[in-house]
Amino acid sequence: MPKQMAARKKRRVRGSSSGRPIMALLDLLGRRWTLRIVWELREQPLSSRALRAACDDASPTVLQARLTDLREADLVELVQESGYRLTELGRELFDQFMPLNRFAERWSKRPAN
Amino acid sequence: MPKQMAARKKRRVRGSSSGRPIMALLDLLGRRWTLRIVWELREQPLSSRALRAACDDASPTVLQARLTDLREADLVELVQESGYRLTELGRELFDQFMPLNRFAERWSKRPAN
DNA sequence: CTCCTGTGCTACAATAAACGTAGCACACCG
DNA sequence: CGGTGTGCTACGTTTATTGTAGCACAGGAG
Repeated sequence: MPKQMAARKKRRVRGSSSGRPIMALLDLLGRRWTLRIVWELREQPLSSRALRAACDDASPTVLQARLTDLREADLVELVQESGYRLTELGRELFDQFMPLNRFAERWSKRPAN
Repeated sequence: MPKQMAARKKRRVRGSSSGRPIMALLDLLGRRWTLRIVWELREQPLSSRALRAACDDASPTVLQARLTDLREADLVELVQESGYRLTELGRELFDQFMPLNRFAERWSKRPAN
């Protein structure tokens, strides 16, 4: 058993013990690349390398770590002959973020700063 | 000028040069504690120390950094005699996340894993 | 069979970010 | 004056992320 796996296994989602699921979710989504991955998988499944390319060639180390997190959270799944894709639950989550796109447009056009 | 400030000044939001505002926004929200801060400010303004308490006593170093980020993004503002609070833009952002609470409840009740 | 390509995934050293503790300067109020 | 609260920073340690390289495996072509 690789030691990296053992280390990850012991890691819990922060706030998961607080009884406030929103905290656990915010912590998961607050890890780097997590939101981005969900975003990039919105249209079609992507292979691990295609996903990496979509994410500005982020380090495969983090991507694999995040994919593991997301798979354990049942938001992403790995399908043979197809690659990584959002689960039904993951798609529901993404649907919450859809409006974020339009918000981002307005936000980027805010006057000066 | 403190060197920490100089370092922060040079920092850009990742993806902000890609012409895709959503990337910049996802990057900003993907930094640790950012989503949590927005969440904790949803009801009323909080002083810097009250906010820290609300965020499980996170290190003031990161919180200040995030507050600076959020203030530069016009999502949070510091008001005299009142503390940190969401701007109008920040509130719009939060409104996108409201449904996330209900989603988090369902998500936490998913069968095994 | 061998060679080539693509997959998911990992090792490992280097860098950057986050943490924890302590403390500053300032303001207010007794 | 002393006490308390504010926003905010220094700094040494720990943790997370990065970048480069590479593994084992599974097809397909020659």
